[in-house]
Amino acid sequence: MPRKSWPPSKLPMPRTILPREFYVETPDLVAQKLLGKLLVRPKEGKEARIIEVEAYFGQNDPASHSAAGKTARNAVLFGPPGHAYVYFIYGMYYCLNVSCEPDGQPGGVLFRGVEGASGPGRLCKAFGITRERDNDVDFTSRKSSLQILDDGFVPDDIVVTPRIGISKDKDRLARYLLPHRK
DNA sequence: GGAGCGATGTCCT
DNA sequence: GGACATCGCTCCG
Repeated sequence: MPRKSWPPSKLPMPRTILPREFYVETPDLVAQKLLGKLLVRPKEGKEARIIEVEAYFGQNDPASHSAAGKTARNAVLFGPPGHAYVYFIYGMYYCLNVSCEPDGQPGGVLFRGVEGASGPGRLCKAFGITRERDNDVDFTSRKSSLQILDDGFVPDDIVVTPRIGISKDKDRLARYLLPHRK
């Protein structure tokens, strides 16, 4: 019988900003670790739990924006880990990622959903995220306008499926989500 | 409820 | 010029 993940006890757990080291790993590992963490806009009092993500690898991943090499648009993916990569898509939506892997190596995780906003475009709309405002923001800084916090939540289960909306490498299992709560 | 499709800007071949 | 890591609106059953 599965138990509720939180609270495991009555004791509150301090909220901490995820450090740079959290992101110095392959995108699939970072993606899974991000599930259950909190996406926060501190100044605007917006926050929501991350419930759906996708991993995009730097190499050997034709579906990734970094597959064709570094350009002005995707430069953040090649930079230091823990930074926001925001791109504009389909003429009307933004999508939010976080860079992974050591500085110089491409790779990232796409945020596909938080509680209350399902879908990468709607997530960005809910948080007011745009490329102009938020591209290259450092998620790990106390001063940043976007942060990712750990409040101690630990998921019971992680569901793995192929990624959504791509045309290449459709079968790769790189989408991770938390099962719907009862 | 599910398939189909138009909107619409930017990037890269 | 075509593709695109999307969404919401039609239409059809």
